[in-house]
Amino acid sequence: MFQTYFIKKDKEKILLGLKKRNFNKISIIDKIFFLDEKRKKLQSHLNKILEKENIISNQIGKILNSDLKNQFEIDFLKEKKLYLKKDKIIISDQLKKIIQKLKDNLDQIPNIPDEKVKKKSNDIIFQEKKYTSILDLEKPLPHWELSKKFNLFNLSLGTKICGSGFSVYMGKCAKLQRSLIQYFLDQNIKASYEEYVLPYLINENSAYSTGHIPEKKGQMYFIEKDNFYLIPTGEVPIMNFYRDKIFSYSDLPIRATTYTSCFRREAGSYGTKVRGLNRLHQFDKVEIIQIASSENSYDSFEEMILHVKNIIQSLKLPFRILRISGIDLGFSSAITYDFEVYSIAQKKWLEVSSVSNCTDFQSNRLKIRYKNKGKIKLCHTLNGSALALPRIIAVLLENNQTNTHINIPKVLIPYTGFDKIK
RNA sequence: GGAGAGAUGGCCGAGAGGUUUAAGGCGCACGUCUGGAAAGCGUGUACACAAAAGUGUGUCAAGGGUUCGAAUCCCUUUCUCUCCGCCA
Repeated sequence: MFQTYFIKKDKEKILLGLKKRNFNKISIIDKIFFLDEKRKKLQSHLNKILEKENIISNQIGKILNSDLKNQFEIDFLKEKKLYLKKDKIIISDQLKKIIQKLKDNLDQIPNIPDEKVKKKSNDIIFQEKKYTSILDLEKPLPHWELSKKFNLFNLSLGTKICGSGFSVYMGKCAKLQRSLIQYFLDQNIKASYEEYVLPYLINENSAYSTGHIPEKKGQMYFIEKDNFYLIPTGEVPIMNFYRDKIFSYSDLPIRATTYTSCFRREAGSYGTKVRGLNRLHQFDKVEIIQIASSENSYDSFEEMILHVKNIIQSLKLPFRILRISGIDLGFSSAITYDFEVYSIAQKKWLEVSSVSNCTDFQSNRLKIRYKNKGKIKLCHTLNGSALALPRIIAVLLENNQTNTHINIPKVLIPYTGFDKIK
């Protein structure tokens, strides 16, 4: 959510940015200006009424404390206040309504895409061509076939326990997942991200603050009895951990990482997209975030991109990095780079990480700020996956298969304790 | 889940209807003193909204209420602590 003064200051820039997103409800901008003017007038009016009320109350106090308790004067003042009270109720009621309307309208405006972001094309900005032809098999098997062969995971068991889109990992595959989590966390910690273990359930306020309500409400599981949502990503609890904080400039950037399960309803998904481990209602992910000053957030962004790149490279997977177009850009993000690994068996690119700079859009709701030379400014927030588990597992299995076994990447062997799955 | 006690600034803590100002301390920042430092001493020290500014308004967990006037009284909710129950 933007602050109105920002929209006023940079109206042209904002209109241009919204165009990139195919955002058509431009009239909202003028509506916001209108409502804001009205809000200011009502606010001033109300303040004046309150001031008068305070003055009268204090006058009464003074009279009662003096030796001459003039009842006539007190009654006169009380009556004067009665009129003010009536006005106050009317004005504050109007003000409340205007503020709510203003907020409803502001909530609808997404973040403005960065200059580099194009309207329609997802530009490939990096491609790792190594490791794309390491298999000499004629017909490499997709991971769901490999699973049958090597007893790796079981989706129908997940369905039995819960429903479709939930999987059960077994034996060495379970350990492979745990090893990857440990490996990712270790890499993140080494890059000075502080690790946290956080709640998987969040309240309404948290979901709103990161922009998942109202924008993505339908994607989240909701527990009615206690008014909790299941986290769709670790970004939500970890960002809310910092909600309402004011950092000093020298504390920034903040780097944090967390491993969580993620829960997504994925309503409307179908077909090969959801085959095997490609898309699940519950999956595991290691998340990284940074909180930066407005001047340095793009350095943080570059740093995160490089970090994720290094991890994927260490697993020796073919991958590419895409700069996401305005139309595909998430609501809170100004710029997003997606990392996709290539599945040789599925002949498909699968997204395993998405690194975004949300600039000050998210921090305005989160009220994460910093103080520099006495001035308080909104921080910039950044988030990314390092990395999402199921698709990494799928591609690791597929790209490292032979006729008789699956090889484990070298960097993981200290974690798994075995070098192949037979 | 039951019973009781609480929630006050960055932190500790007083304030228990009324002198338009939330005391005092700690911490922090600046100044002063010093060869340099510590200790002193002095000054400052929340956030939001409105205004060109002096300033005004709101915020004592949150939301309502009583009152001319609420941090203070009443109601509801949330959270914390203690005891009991249940429990990995």
